[in-house]
Amino acid sequence: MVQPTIPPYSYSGLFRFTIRPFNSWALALKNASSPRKALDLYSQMHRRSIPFDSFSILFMLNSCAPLHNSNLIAHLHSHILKLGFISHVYVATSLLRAYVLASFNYARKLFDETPERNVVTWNIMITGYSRSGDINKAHALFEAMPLRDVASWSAMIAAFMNNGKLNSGFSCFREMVASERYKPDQLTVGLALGGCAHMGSLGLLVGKSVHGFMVKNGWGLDVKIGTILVDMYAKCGLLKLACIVFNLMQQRNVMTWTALICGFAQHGYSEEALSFFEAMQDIGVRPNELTFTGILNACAHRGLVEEGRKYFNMIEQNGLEARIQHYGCMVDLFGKAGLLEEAYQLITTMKVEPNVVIWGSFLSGCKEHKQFEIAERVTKQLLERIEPESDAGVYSLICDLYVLNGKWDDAERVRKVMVGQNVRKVRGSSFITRS
DNA sequence: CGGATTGGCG
Repeated sequence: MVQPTIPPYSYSGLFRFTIRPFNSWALALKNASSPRKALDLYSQMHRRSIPFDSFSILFMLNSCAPLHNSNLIAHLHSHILKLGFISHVYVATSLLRAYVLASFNYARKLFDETPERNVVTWNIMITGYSRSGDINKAHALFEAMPLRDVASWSAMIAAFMNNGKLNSGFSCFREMVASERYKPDQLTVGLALGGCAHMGSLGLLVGKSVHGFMVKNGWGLDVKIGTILVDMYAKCGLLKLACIVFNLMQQRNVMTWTALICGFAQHGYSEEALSFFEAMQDIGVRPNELTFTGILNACAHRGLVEEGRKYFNMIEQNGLEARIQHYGCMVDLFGKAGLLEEAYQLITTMKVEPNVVIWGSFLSGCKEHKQFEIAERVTKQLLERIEPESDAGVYSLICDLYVLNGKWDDAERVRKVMVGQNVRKVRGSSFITRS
């Protein structure tokens, strides 16, 4: 007997028989290059009285979700209610996700008030609790949900990993494998291996067993899987194994090369990283933004100023945009080389707003090379702009610089602000123990 | 003619 195929609109009788003329505006919203552009289209649709269908409102939600603007989402929410699309499962889940990103309290309210929950909504809420740092609530939700799928497990593993509970993340992964009801996919395994990269030698142990799982289940070394493995081994410092996996792969893409390059750069093998980069270009693989981060890191590590300049210029030559990390590497490189004027020039002319990382490397360059004049030039405006409680490192750098320069009064003044705000310098740790 | 929700990013 022939089974009837369930039409995609069968979840709600409301939409099954509605006549839906093709809406090219929806496509435009989907392909909107930026949230700004999407908003522009949205208001144009209002002005020209273009009717909204479920697609246009859905794409609108997705395009604007990265803005994290709860007012905007609330506006779209009321529009959705007005159109009656709140009973549309896809629209409703997208709305929930947008709320999770913008304002988790609203999302929680919406979730609590909506009786129609499904796996996807539960999964979204797990991520929501994870993002707000409430790992216990996330886990409770995971335990309480009536039905799970691979995404639920991934969400839970990611929640543990992102909240520094690496061991719990691994046990969750093991539990998933042991249950034999759910098969980890590339994303799940990627999460597990990503956690390994932050655990040093212990991570390597787990990583190898995850690798074993992949082999046992007959996962071939395709580009994605191979790249994940290269990345894990490289990050753990097992560069030889990273190379072995790399060589075993039949096909490689930019990310494969980038994983190798970043790994070597990160562990101080700058020359190797640079020669991999040349080899990559020789066979015609175009670098991306992350590749350049690795390369510039390699240069900063060895103090290769000339090469650094050359590679930095190559970013735009490759049709890419210099990101804040690239500027950070350059400031670090210039700062370590004592070229503080050049570093300052770069900071003032760069297209993105400098962050504390940038100012931090700049000031430590000043400290190392005793360049107090130029440090003082930026300190004054910097003190007005940054928050003492969030940028403790920069504050103590400023303090150090004043002390080294013999400006005790200024040092005392900055110190008082720090004490008043109860600023403590966060100590570095080789183990992730974020709480 | 045609399009669609979740898990994670460096």
